[in-house]
Amino acid sequence: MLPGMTGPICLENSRLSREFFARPTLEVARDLIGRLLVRSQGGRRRSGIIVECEAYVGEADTACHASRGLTPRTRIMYGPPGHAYVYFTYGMHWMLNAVTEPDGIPGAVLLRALEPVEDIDGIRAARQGRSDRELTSGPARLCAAFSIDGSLNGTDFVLGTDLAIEEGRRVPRTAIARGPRIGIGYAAPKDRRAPWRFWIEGNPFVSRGQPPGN
DNA sequence: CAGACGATTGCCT
DNA sequence: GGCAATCGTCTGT
Repeated sequence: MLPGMTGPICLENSRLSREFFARPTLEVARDLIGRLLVRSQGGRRRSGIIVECEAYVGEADTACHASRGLTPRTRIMYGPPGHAYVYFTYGMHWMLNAVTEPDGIPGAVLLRALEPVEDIDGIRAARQGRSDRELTSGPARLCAAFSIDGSLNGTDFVLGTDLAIEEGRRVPRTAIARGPRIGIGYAAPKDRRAPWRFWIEGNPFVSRGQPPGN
């Protein structure tokens, strides 16, 4: 158990359903806080509690990749809910999203930080030289820690074998903070200001990014 | 087809 | 605190 862990986890192996993801993106984002992301590989499970995420809400959201419409990259976001949208950025980093909304309507939740739970040694091995705090406290860090790359783009969280999101830990509504999203200075002011980032207040594994100014 | 830039990170001063 | 890394995606010619 890592220092800073905030509570027990119910490992009942119950995956979230298709219907969970087929809802408005903001509701899904808020409800993903406290859930368990599971990466299965070679018969082993690496997992972590989702402690920070952000909603990207369709074509009208200028921070969302879907604001430029349906392209080869955004195809998965337009598809059925409950699938992984994995994309490459800054020439070196992978990002993991969960697709939301009914089939045909684009939306996704970016997973920004996890609290490591299962196979912490495997996670450390994938993040050599990093402190425990730095293992999964950022969207690219958690992908590196869980060996997630473009080969997992489009895989299914509900029925797939590589990735799953399970029930995890119940987090009281009052423990969830919200505020502007990080790293979207390119977006319109209304979208820069929108409080669509969610995190567990005080959790030590939340990322250190700074939200954009107005 | 050239050019700009990114839902970030880690190293440096 | 500043800034380089590094390449896929998208835009406009």
